[in-house]
Amino acid sequence: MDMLVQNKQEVRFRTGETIFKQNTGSSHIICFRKGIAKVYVEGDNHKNLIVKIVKDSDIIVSGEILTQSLRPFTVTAVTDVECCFIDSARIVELLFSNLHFTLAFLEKYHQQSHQMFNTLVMLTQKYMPGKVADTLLRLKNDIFLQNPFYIPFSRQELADMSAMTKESFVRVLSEFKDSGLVATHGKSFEILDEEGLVALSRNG
Amino acid sequence: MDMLVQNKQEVRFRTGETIFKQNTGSSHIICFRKGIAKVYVEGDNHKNLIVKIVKDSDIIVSGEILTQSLRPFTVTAVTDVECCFIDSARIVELLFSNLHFTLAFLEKYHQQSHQMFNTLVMLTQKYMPGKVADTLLRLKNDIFLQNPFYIPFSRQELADMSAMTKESFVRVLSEFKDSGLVATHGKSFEILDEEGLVALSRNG
DNA sequence: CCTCCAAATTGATAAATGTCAATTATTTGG
DNA sequence: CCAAATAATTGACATTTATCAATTTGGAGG
Repeated sequence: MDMLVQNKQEVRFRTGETIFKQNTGSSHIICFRKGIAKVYVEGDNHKNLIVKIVKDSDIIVSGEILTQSLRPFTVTAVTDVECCFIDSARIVELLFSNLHFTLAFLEKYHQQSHQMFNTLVMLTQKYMPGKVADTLLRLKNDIFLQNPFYIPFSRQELADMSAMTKESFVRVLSEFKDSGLVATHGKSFEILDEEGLVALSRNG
Repeated sequence: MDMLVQNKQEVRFRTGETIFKQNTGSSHIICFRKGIAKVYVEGDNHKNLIVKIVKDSDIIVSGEILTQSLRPFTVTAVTDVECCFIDSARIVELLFSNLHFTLAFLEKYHQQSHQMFNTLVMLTQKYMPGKVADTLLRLKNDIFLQNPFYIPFSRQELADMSAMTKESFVRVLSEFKDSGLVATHGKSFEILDEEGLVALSRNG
């Protein structure tokens, strides 16, 4: 651990800055201290798919440390972000020397891919109301952890998390407001009927 | 390695048999010797999503070895299958004792999730012709490795790989045949214009 | 070789989603 | 505080995809 801390580089990014870019080689692991970032895939047709939201104490790990392959996603700061870059050579050293670290690393990596797996399966199997419900629940329960909550995301970004167009997202959101499931003003959201959203999410 | 081989259990499955079931605890890694199996997620609404095709020399690794969580997918034999079950306790022992093994394991795991990641992103970003083109190319280039090739899958299963209904899959396939992109009779497929399919896959 | 059953295909139609344009907030910079 | 730019919302419509029903094909078992 000491070794890690000694070799970290602290970096700050402002809202909108790219932390790193799809198809770039990566020699570092990124450890988030503060702020929110989005991990997304840039499609050919100007469609982005946000696969993960990162916040403090999250880590961007990918096996690329070992295999030298390119990262298949871009990471961009959604708010101002503070994070550490840790040289992957250090990680490899630790993998070689510290078994507890190796296991923790594997576990973290597994958690990440498991979560991404669930997200993406969800996105291929549900209709729009299910996807919107899911996105809203995830924001409340996994990211912001409070009920009236403020999101730094645009509607376009919410749509990119749900694999649909912003217009469709807004339309479904309006229906949810009419049905009394959620309330919003601007970027403040409040979940009014979590049961109802969960039910929608299950049915598709 | 000796340790692994000593502790393996050889198992055979017949076409259609379940190798293991979604939401089951798993204490073993499975190593495929012969035959083809499908890894899929069973949705609520009777919709299955095939996330991966497994063949000889593939391994079903998941981080569950360490974390005791449940596997989020089912694996079923598509042809007769021979495989080995390896106790995960052995894997953990090896992780502790053999660094080369640890790295190889991480790399394998990374390869797997990377591939699944690409598949699922593809499925959320393309229209039907792109998805069908992609599925056909993947079958030829990643699974069967020859050009006129025979697939043990039903049309329903091909559709489940492409996240669409069997009717839609068949319809798109018919168009491809009319355009001279592919030829099929029954379960034999031949890619006639790979360029054309690649182009379709890119455009969506 | 025939029969029966399941799979595959096709067609007609409905539902879901995306696109484009117009309008209404909302934010930003001076 | 205002103007201009940007984001959000709504509507009309086109496209894509799913659903349901009908028909055809192909294969297994007698």
